[in-house]
Amino acid sequence: MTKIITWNVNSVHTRLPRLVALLARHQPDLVCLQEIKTTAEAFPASEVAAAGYQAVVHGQASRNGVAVLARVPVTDVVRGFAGDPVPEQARVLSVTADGLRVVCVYVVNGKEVSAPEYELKLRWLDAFTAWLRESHRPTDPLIVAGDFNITPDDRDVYAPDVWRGRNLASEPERARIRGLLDWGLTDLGRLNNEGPGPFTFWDYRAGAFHRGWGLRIDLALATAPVAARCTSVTVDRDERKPTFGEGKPSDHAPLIVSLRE
DNA sequence: ATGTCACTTTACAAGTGA
Repeated sequence: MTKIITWNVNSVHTRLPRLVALLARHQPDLVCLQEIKTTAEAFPASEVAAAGYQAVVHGQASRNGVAVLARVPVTDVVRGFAGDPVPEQARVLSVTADGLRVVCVYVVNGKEVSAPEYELKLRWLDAFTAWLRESHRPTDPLIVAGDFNITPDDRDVYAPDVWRGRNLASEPERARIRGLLDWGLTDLGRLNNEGPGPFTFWDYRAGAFHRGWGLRIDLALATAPVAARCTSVTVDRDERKPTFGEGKPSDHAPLIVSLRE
């Protein structure tokens, strides 16, 4: 297992041509997808299989939904997590591949700090962290990858002064990320990269991409044995360009993690 | 910050969530 990609596709149906092209372009061993916005029954499994990948899906109609695509054998599939305050929302999917435990995650967005959704986001993060700590060990080979909907610190925001205290950049959210790191996870995107960025998300509105208004909210967090194997972490920024490939882009770009054998 | 996108409904526009 040498290459893992995480990508919030914002509808796997709409993004299918670009997803198939991504698989051909990067030849990843495993892909974590978020916001597939469909059920397991409706997932385009045959198209993905034609590209050489098995699809493991934790789906939900219309909203949320996560999936793992793998060209290597996958075992011990777990959908969701014990203690989830909103188990009807499909946000977490865990698999084991080539001795590595992979947790694909789509964190609650939170909307804005004054919203009830923000309180849910913090509660959800606490429950997720508690489950992770109870069910895993920091000495195990583990990677938690996905859309965290949190910028870990000011280096992850194009305009920290504008964003300070707001949803995606507020201190309580960032404290939850630090909680995961304190337990024993390393932010692979910050290995040998002091930033700013690289950003992984640009809002569709206001021409954010062309103005450089990006955020780093898609993360790969890993335990020490995995971090020691990490050789590179890159963002496929081209994938966010409206003129790149077939169809429209997602508002997120894929994050590509390479590991030594 | 807001020049969009994808989804749904009782659908040919408007609301929701991101």
